[in-house]
Amino acid sequence: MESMSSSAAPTGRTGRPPVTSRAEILTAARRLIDRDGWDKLTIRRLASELGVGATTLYHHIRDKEDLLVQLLEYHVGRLDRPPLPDGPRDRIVVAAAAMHDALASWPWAAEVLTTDGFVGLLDESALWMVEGILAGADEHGCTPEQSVRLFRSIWYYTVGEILVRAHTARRVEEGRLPEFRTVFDADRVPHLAALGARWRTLAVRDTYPVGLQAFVDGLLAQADAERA
Amino acid sequence: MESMSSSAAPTGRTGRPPVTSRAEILTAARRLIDRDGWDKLTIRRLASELGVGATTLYHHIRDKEDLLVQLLEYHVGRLDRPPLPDGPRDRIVVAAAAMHDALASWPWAAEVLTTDGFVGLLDESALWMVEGILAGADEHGCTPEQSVRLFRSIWYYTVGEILVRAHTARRVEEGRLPEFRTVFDADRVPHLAALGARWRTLAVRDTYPVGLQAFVDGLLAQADAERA
DNA sequence: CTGACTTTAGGAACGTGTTCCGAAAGTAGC
DNA sequence: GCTACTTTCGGAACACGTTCCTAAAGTCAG
Repeated sequence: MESMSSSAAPTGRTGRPPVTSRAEILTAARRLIDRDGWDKLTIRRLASELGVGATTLYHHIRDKEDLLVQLLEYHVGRLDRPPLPDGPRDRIVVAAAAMHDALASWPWAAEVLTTDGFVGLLDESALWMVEGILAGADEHGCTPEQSVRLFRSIWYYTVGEILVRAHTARRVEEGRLPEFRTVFDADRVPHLAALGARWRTLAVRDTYPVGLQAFVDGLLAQADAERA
Repeated sequence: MESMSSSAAPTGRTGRPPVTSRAEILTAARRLIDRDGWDKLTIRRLASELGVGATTLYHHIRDKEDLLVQLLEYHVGRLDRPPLPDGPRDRIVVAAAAMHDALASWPWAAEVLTTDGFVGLLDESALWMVEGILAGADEHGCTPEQSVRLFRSIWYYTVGEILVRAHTARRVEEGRLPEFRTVFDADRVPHLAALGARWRTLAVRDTYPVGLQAFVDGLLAQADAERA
């Protein structure tokens, strides 16, 4: 609100001077999140944090999603970078797992994530995860097409796990997990019926990392076969 | 909540008679969707379709998500069932692809989908997709743990592709696809920089089915190795 | 100084899902 | 018939993201 050093400037700017800016909005959003928590970030709250009308924000940001996209970069940029192992396969797996964890710790994955978005948005200091996957694919001998397909496949797998888990966790937290059937008709769906109630207790925990390794191996083998 | 038959009287019911029921709400929702389209389903619209106050619905459904979960069964149950090929790998791939397509044609995947939800919710006539995957895994020799892990992995991959694609499509339709960077620092992210603008044009179309085959092969190979 | 022009501000309003709470409408016992 | 109890109804209200539209506040030309 203060320190508007524009009175003496001979700028060609015309019109009413802005009372805030996109940069100020982002800073205030980060401050609000760090202080009150992720779920307290609403447009009206953010506006009053800035001492500004809610509508005013919409002259500097397109909508809330636009804001969230910027906050993703802020969040991912602050994460630590683990060392990437040697060997194409392990490098891909570790980089992908880091990407997974980065997204898992971000509440608004569902609102924002697009493959191109993630890759095209982040600052280079945070893109080592994508780079690690591409480097591993290249080291293995993948073509550019195969590398991109590999990344996209990992991306889908990762986003799916993030969203399903986040959604399930939210329902559990709210005590809203419905009691779904665990008894099935053995004639029509025998394998499902054989699993029955065991379904819910089996292999929930390690599905992502174990599946990721199998996925990467399968994709690399497929790439080899394609080039043969 | 139902049939509080404390006495042997013909009607033990007391209190004001309900003006609608959960079943009527679901029927009206389907009618509304079939007539006016998916995006026209709102709580207030649905209530006025029934000639009822909006609040009244909340005495029969928990919230909108509860309603959507029921509608998923309706939608999936109406789909055609393709023949499943022989051989564990192909059967898994075809069944998974059918599951994928079923979800891709359903607008509210992001709001509702949980692994257990999908499996535990559907009627047996619609569970042939899950059964096909489990049958293929079993035929291949997977343990129950491995079968469930395989299904979950495929599920994550599928849900991720559905949501990312739906989200991207929505942004394109609204003309809101931001112009993300396609030029990267060749020193810090050389492989990404080498791809550059080609990123967006490469291998978008066939990522899911091709990746799915590689994924299934990798998971089955991993299961073999585990049991060796 | 005055009037035209340009740019931003933000109150009011809309539609959304959802909750609070008093009113309404039935049954059961006296 | 009256009272108590039980169950459902639904208007009013809330917080949310978002849009419309008018007022405000600056620059610039005369």
